[in-house]
Amino acid sequence: MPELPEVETIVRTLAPRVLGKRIAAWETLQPGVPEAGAELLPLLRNMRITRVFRRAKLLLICLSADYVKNGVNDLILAFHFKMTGRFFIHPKGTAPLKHTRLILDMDDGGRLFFDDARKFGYCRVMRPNDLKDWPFFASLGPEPLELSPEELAGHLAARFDKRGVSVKAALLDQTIIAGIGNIYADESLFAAGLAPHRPAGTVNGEKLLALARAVQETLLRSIRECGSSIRDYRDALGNAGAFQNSFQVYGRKGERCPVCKRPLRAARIAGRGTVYCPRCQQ
DNA sequence: ACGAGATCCTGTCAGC
DNA sequence: TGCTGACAGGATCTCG
Repeated sequence: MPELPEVETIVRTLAPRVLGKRIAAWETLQPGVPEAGAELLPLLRNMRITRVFRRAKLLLICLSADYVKNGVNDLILAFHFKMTGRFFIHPKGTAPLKHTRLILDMDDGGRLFFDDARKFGYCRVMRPNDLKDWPFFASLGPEPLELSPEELAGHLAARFDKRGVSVKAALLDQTIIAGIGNIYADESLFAAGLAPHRPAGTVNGEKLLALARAVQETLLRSIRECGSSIRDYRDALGNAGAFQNSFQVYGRKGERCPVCKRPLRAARIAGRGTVYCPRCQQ
């Protein structure tokens, strides 16, 4: 399930392979793809990929035309991978896979596949102004790695204040902080020694700073290890990540806490499977 | 206004 | 062996 570190890894493996390339052709293989901007797809032909970047869990690809066509000079492709979305670079001539939803052919013959078995993911074709007007994009909270620990703690303090919702639900709320999903919420809460069901509004002071540091360190460590591969995730070149080998609690229900050796407990919090240590996390 | 729960989807796995 | 049901979860929607 690509979260911030996984999407970041896809960007890092994708960018050097596609920057400067032109789109030679495009092909959609399922209805509803893209979910927005289908009428802009024909304009992609001959556009050059000028930038590949990440915002929250979104992969964004910027393209520019050599001249204005139909009043459009620049387009942005936005991909959200949700649970099982993938983004691959395949060699020339590769046939669509079972779950391929969109193919972009580049002028060097490389084929970009957007695959998604569970169909939760989506892509959108947008003009630059469409991106700004997209409510989901506009509502996203700050990037956790673009703030200092103190700034992040201060931001969380303001957003957690008087909130009765669990601290885990607050971490998953993309309008509070962008890019965290179930894996990194559980791992960060364990690292910070915070119980996931604790009301967000009761977390403050040193605990909040510890949480900010835990979020940043967990995300950075995962990025260094090219993300977590549970079952579906791969980077743009098909490689698995390694951070799943460093999980302290996620997916380890019933196993022993790495710190106090007592059994880890599972619960359903914020509608998500949650694993934590009832002794180490208060 | 806020929070909880249902919903979308399909591959995988446990249990019988 | 083959079937059934539970489960995975990001974001959105509905309901209380």
